[in-house]
Amino acid sequence: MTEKQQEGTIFEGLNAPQAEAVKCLGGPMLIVAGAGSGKTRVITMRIANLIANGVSPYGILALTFTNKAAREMKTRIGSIVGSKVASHLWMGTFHSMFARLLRIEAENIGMPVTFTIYDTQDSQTLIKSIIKGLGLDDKIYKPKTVHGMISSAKNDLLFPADYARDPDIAKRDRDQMRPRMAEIYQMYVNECRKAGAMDFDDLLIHTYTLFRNNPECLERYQKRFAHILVDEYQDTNRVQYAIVNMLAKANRNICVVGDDSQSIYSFRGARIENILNFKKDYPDCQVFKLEQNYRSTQTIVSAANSLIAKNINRIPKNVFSEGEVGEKIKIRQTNSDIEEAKTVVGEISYRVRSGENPEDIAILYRANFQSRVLEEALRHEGIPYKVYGGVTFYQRKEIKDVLAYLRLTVNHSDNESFKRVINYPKRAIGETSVSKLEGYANAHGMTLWEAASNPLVLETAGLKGATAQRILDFTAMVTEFSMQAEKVDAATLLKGVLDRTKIIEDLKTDKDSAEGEDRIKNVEELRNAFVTFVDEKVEEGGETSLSAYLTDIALMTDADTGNDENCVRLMTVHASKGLEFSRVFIVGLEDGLFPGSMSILDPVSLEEERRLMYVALTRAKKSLTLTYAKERFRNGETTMSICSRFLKELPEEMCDRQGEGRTVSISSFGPTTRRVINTPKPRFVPVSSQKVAPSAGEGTASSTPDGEFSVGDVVAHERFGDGVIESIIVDTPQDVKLKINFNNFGVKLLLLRFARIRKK
DNA sequence: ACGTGGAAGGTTTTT
DNA sequence: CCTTCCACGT
Repeated sequence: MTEKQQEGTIFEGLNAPQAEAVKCLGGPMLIVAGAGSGKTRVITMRIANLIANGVSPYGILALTFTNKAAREMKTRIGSIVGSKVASHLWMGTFHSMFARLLRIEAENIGMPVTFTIYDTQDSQTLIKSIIKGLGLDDKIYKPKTVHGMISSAKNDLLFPADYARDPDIAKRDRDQMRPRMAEIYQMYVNECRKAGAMDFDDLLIHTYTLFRNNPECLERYQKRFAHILVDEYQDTNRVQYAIVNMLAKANRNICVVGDDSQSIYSFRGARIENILNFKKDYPDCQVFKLEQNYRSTQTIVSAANSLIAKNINRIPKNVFSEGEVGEKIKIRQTNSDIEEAKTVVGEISYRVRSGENPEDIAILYRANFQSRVLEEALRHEGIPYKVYGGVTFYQRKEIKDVLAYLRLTVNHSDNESFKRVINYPKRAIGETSVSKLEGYANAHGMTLWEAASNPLVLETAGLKGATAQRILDFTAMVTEFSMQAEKVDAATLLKGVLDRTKIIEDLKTDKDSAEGEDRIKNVEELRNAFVTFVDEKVEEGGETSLSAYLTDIALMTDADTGNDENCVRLMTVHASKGLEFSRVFIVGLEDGLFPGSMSILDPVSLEEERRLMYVALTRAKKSLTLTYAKERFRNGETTMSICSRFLKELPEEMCDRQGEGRTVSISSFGPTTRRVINTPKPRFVPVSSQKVAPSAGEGTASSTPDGEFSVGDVVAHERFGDGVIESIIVDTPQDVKLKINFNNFGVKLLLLRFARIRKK
């Protein structure tokens, strides 16, 4: 392709602000990209343009939100500049790009090149054993909570020493009855290092410390990455921010792209401030605003706009669509989650039968557990579907077991993998033996492997005779795997491991159950994946080492696996970020679910929920259907709920509301129609007066309408402990808030109908 | 050492 | 509802 032709391809069909952004070859840039504004196109074309202007692809670091997005963009860039050239780009998620970098620089951070990546489950098991080792109660030090706290500390660049030193944190931990958090954090970090392992957060933390402690190394990468692009900048956290800005410091060719209205990851440390303050960080930056939405109908865009307008903290922008007005947004009430599923699937079935592609349809929900009823309904109707998220393929027990062998093969220090497979399949090395081994190893600063592979150590640890021999046989076997790994490719090695360990045979013992059958199939599928991996890598000359593949696997999400098949897509709203579908169904729009009950209390997280809703709405190109159920089955019990406050924030004239509390058919599609019998009053008032002021009509009272609680009462809350009711605020009789001053948690505003409190 | 059954406990969102 | 934990029997 000649340069002229390239130019033509690159700028063809771009609107003015898009073209401006693509044309810009350097300096700090902020691209504020509204939903559906062709952001991906701008990024890909800008990179193509940089290359066309002589920038080496080696010198471009592009950080995206998913690996799949990166792969697609790379392909598109490749089609312009040539796939060989594009293959040299460093383009992928923060986690995978820095995992790659850390493998190269492993020596400089004192980690083995074959370091293991611990997933959430590995981290939590490790934390659990630390807690047990300290003799602490894991009901108070819940591994999940502790891990969450460590993770947020890391994302906030709080190292164990900082953590231990911080008086506010110490106070918080003491108040939460967890005074030894700092100690656990430190031990966890030590254990990971000893095991040659990194958790997800460490991939960022170690990159940060590498650059901070090693100016020579930082300088090398500053020189190398002449251009840095960060997509979804609104969802970067402190470490990511720090790394990007360190790298960009020398050249200042930093281009960040994002939309503050779509910041939805604060629970994992994302700071919307990063994008809001970019102009302060780089006062000379150029700002590009992409405001024309090419994805959705005018109705969808304006409905989403009026929803997000309820948020206060925003970069002002005017997203608009010049597409057709389109159909109204359908809002449907159903009696139960099952009926909701039938309604949605009924319409999908109708659409598919009239020739629409299942893959153009998505069902979005707030939480993964909601997929079950939908799956059942879809299966019942015989509609092909694919669920994204939840337990992914690589998290399945049987897969993790097999992978643990491989992880241990490349990294003998990986204690979590060691414990996972030392007695799997059963080889008569029981719990007592393992804890003897572990006790000895911990006391002497050894890894489990070091202890297990040395006959003398086994003897001193009190492991003798047949048991000791079985342990030695195990380490000898894995050592053989390691030697094989030097000679053969990953797929062949895997086959050897499966044969030798007899894992498949073991799985066959409970083949009778459908589940057992699935497990065997999954392992077979894993083998296929390895074969494909080897073929692909050999073809494109990529990194074929087993540890590189294990890294890929560890950082793989569901979105990255199989984009194939013509299926209806089911996923959480979080997982839908960056995607688009002709028809979108959003289910479970109930207060307490979406927005979630955790967020209702607090205005800041409520704004994030609203952004999440905004993301959900703006996934749709042509049609949107929003549903809620009056009762829902959850954790073995049925709960009643009212419709989401977000539904009230959508402009009346853009909505088609049927069956909301009236005696009409709920669904206009298919045979699933049922009747609402005698529903008492609409819980939800579909009038335009709803548009504003959620707090209209607010008043205080001395006691709750039902008379159960009064101001001054001492109450006990499940989570917050004891407190005193300071005031009672009555919006409507269904909407009563209690202002409670808790002894240990301060003043909280709780909704009466959700608050789990009792009088003392 | 290991399988079993019953009880208890847990629920957002993800790299 | 589903997973995990513990006590008990073999």
